[in-house]
Amino acid sequence: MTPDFSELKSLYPDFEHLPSGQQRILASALDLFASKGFASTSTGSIAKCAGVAEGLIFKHFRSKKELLLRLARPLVLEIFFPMAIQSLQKLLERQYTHLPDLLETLIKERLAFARSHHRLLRLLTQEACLHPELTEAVQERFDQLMRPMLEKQFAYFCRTGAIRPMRFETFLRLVITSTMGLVISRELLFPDANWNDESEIRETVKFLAQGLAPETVPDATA
Amino acid sequence: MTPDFSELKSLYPDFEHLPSGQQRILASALDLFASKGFASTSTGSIAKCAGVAEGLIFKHFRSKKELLLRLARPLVLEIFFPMAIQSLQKLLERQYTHLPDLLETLIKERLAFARSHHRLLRLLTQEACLHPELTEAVQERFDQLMRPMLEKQFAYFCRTGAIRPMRFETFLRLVITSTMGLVISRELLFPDANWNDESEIRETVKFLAQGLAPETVPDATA
Amino acid sequence: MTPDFSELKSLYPDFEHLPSGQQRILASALDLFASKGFASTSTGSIAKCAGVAEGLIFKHFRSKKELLLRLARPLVLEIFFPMAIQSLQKLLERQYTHLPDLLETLIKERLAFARSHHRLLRLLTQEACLHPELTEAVQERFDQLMRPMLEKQFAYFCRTGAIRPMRFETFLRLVITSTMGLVISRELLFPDANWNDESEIRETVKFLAQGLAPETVPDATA
Amino acid sequence: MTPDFSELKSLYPDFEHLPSGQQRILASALDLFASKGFASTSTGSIAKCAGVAEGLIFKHFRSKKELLLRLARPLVLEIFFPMAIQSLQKLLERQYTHLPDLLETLIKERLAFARSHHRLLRLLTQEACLHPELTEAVQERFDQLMRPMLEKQFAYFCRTGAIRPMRFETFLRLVITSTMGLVISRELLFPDANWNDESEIRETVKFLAQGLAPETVPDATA
DNA sequence: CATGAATGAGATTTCATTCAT
DNA sequence: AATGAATGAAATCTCATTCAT
Repeated sequence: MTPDFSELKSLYPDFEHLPSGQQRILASALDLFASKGFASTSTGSIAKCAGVAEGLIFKHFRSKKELLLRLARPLVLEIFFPMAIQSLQKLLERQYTHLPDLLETLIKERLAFARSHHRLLRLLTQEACLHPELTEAVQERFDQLMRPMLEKQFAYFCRTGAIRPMRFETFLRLVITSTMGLVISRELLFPDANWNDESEIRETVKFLAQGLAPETVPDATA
Repeated sequence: MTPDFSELKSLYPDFEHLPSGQQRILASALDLFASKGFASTSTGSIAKCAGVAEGLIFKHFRSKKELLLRLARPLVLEIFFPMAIQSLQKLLERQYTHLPDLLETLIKERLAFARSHHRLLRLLTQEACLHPELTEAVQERFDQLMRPMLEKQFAYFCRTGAIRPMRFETFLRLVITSTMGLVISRELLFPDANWNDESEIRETVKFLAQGLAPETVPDATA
Repeated sequence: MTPDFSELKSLYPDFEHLPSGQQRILASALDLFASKGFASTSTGSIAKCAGVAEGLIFKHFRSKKELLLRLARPLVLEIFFPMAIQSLQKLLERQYTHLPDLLETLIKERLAFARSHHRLLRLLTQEACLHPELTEAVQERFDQLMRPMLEKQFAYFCRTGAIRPMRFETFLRLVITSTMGLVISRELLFPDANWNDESEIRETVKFLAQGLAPETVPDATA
Repeated sequence: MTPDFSELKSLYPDFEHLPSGQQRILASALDLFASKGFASTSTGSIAKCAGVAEGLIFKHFRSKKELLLRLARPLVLEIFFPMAIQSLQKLLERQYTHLPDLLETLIKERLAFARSHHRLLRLLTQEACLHPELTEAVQERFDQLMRPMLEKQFAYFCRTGAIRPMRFETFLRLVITSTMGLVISRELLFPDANWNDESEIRETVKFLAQGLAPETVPDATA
């Protein structure tokens, strides 16, 4: 019933300067939206969980939907994305010469990010397709900011022969799928299984690197 | 507004013997739950879409939640799963000697299945984590029915050297992740992009086969 | 959930010749009306308890209200009352010379009657004031049939000096009140207390006889 | 349609400090529950009678049933009972030496109380057995608070010879029965008959006093 | 006689939102 | 900034009743 502020403190730069009611409302909403879904969370339950009057929600946010957007969209666009980009940029600025290094850094970073933004991730995976406003700017930004960097890396590794010729979109799909597959299995689906993270990451990196590599293996069955 | 019966007819063995009101309700509910989500679909809209009195819903299903469960759980447990198993069994009965053959059959079958049960798939991906009752028996059945078959194949390909030594769970995760990654991208996320299915399947099979293979490639970066 | 037929068998002369569905409906309705009240008993629950289709109720009874009336009014007017009158008539035909004898017979008869028609009594005490139709003919019949008999007895005992001068209505009220007070305490309010019936009846008779007697007692406090 | 606040104002100590909507809801509910019974009173009709939105009922009371309990239970336990006790205490503190005085005071007090709490009385007699929660604490409180006082008086009058030897429970039953018999006849069953209250009270007191007295009367039939 | 699908009105309850304080 | 009473629309669910079989 008492909300958890940690996630928001780390995401909103000036979260601590917001009036305390608003802080509590945002934190409670994140909690409840993530665990029960947006549509099955009532403003009443948010208020109760936040320990404020229900009316206060509508002083700060014009509607429940706006609360969702003001809660999640900045996180997605301003915070989630930039952070991802920042770290990726560092990652991708130096041209990796060894593909597995790139992959490992990528996976570890995503996994760490997901771990500290558990509820936000859950919220997004659940609500993204029902509320396209949440993510509508993502594609565009992705195309502007990340795609060029990734394309450059992709081109480089194609040239070096680390990646066999394929469409860039296919490459993206395979990398994202495998990365998110690990993240989601680890953090959302089976967080309580006993994972050997080091080993899983190593295997996934190897899997990706080999999977993307040219068919140097004469016959995979042999 | 008029619901689509095709999916249910193919999934429920005796769907056509149900009273017509119940048929219409089930079909409408599948439509609406899949497109707008369970929580944002009102029983009123289901009734209107089905062309029946709202009360009839509660004659046949004690509550909205029970409608969801009676709609989706049998599909998941009795139909979806057995069908998957049937085709997989045929697939896995003959011991494949060539891993890519196995993978290709697997992926094609899953993709075809997803294509013909679009709305059910959507419903499940959206509601599974909010209503654990929907899937709670899946794990158990999977362990009983599919795991042994897959383990046998896994062991075989390990012995032949097509798969490098790894935990069976890791193998499962990588295969499922890549397969479902393709399925979900293709059917749910970007159904309208212009896909070259043949090519994507071929690439994914190659990706998986190589990714799982032993490290015959001395150094993937060269 | 299986209804109890005993009460109705003893009250309806041809109950056993009714179609079995109707029997079961009447018995279930008596059960449920008595235990939960008319308004909070749904026709659905009656049907379930009776093990018949809900529609059958409306084949036999035009409405739920009619079921109540057809169930209870004959019991009140044709059965309850005549039986009461019959036994009272026997009781009152012979002019009692000893007031306590009259009172004792009266009380015992009422108590026995209440005991074998527990649920009917409960039903009537609960629904009488909300459904005046149930009892509207009672007053009239009482005035026609019983009042004269009782008035004769009252007049007699007034003359003999067993009853002090008072209004006949007051006499009635005191007798009925004390009699029903015992019946209701015994059968409805505290049926599970350990009663010594013989002794309670004796005390009540004495109480009534003395209470109605002339003020031969100079001062009750002494 | 406009509810009557008088009864509640006199029963709830801080009734006037409740928000006006709640006041109106309570008063309307008392009115309607008493006249039509709990089950046949809809929350819609309560709201209309109170002149408030139906939803407000559920802001203040979680359910219709809770409205009943919050309306009636405190009245029964905190108000009705204490008031009864207060007046009885005054009544019983001075040890009566003349039994009829005690009885007369008792009856008059009860009758006055019933007269000013007409609707509450009606509500209780109708709903008590369908909602045991309403009265479940009464027995206990009675045993704690009133029984000792009454036992003392009973013992006293047994000693003085005003009451003949009998079980205390029997005494209680006879007194309560006769008192409530008058109250209920007067206020609930035949409020419109033309009563001579003075005379009825006098007769009832005499009836009780004589009825409880020892068998000084050699033979009640003469 | 009996069934059970279907209805439609209405009951209870929820909920986002407004407003006076 | 915050409260809490109040609203009104809509959601879920109940129920007496009808009707075709």
